Amino acid sequence: MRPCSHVPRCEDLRMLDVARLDDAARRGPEVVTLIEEFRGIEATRKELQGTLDHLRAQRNSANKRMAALDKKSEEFAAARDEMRDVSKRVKAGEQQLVELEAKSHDLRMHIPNAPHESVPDGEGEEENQELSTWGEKPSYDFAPKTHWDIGEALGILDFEAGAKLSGSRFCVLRDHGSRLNRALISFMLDVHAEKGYREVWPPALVKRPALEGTGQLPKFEDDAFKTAGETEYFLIPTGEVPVTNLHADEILDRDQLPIKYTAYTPCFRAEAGSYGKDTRGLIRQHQFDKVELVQFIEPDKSYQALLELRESAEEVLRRLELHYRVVNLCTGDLGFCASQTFDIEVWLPGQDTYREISSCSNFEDYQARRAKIRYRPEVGAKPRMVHTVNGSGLAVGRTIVAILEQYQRADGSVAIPKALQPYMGGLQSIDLPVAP
RNA sequence: GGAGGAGUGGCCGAGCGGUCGAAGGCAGCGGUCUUGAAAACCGCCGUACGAGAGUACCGGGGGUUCGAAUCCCUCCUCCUCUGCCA
Repeated sequence: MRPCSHVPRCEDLRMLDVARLDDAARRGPEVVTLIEEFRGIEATRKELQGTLDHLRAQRNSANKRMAALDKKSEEFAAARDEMRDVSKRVKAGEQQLVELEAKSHDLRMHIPNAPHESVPDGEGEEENQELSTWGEKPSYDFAPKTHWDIGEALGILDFEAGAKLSGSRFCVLRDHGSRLNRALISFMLDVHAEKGYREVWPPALVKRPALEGTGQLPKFEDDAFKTAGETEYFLIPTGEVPVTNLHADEILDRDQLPIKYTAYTPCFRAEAGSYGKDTRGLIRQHQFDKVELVQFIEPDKSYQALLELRESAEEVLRRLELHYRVVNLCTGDLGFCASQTFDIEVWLPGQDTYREISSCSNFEDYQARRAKIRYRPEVGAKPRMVHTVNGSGLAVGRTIVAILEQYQRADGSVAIPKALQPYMGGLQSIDLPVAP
């Protein structure tokens, strides 16, 4: 059966508003098949539920009558024998219902969110829509190098040490590199605090229901790291998981909204199925640091909130004076849970390309339904699902990559962005070590 | 890790195996009264599915029974004491 642990959130979950199922179908034929199958199961489930309710009603009223009877009377004995049979049928029906519910639940958990109407149709990233750019591509009077060449020469990125300790896709940051990582975390958190985000520091190990709540499970179990001990823990792939689930199973007051959090967390990704992709450098690591932004917001304000949240993420890049662009992901590139996603892509001259450094999404009520996060629109009113919006602000490792590549100089040194210097003890540039 | 104790509605807190969706209190909402407020009094006051009748839910799961908040098993969580330890 489904592992519900102690969290009472299984039976009555509604993964996706049934009214929006057809919108989800925009994602393609596999989804359409899922939806059809789901609707079939639901129909039989509802029918069974009806007959079962009748049986139970019959049992309940009989029991009420029996309570008043003399327990030794023949009438009582007759009723008991009759009810024995009804009870048996109830039990059988319940068992069947549990199976149907499990099936329905499982199907539903695999149906992705419905894309927002402004999301362009498309197969893959080629069809994403560029919305804006900020700054300009810096020009160099030399061939710009990749960050791994720069970082290794400066002695701040040690991939060999990372591999020795943990294998591929790990890196040791040294000296100014380590400090740069730490400085960026502080800097980013401070920027977001200015924008009204409350800082939290959540666990990096969570239980299964948390990942189901934000939608990483059950479909993407291969992407997650799991601990080997007796209790099942998952290493979080993003701060979104613990921070969003902070309010799982809660009914919030309207006055509390919007709730805005920023969190620094390490992130862990198995990167299954990405063999041979980004094998060099810091771009795709099994472990990396990220500062996350999360908002819980009333439904009619969530798209406004998405823009505002994206603005906060962009603010970090602007203060660091890093050239970037923003793209609107098409249906084919859109994540499983998202209704709309804006990727912020930073310019990497060493690789002559833009790379995602932040992904800002509106999940509408998709995560809220899974994690049961609701609010009361008015005192006394029925609870409604909130909307959740989140984004990276930013991925720290990739920010290091961007700084190394955009701020590199001909002599191999790298300037420190002005806004960051106070966080680096006034350091203005990272220079090549002098040969002894 | 060891030993005890506890988990009931937003909160506190009752609850002989049957008439308990669950007493009572607090908070909240509506009303009467009041120039206004307080007090007092009256009413309402969980969630989900269902057109409705109704059904389900007293930490989770399982069992006993015609019938379980109440009995049994198991898991989880929290508290107290104790051991080890960053």
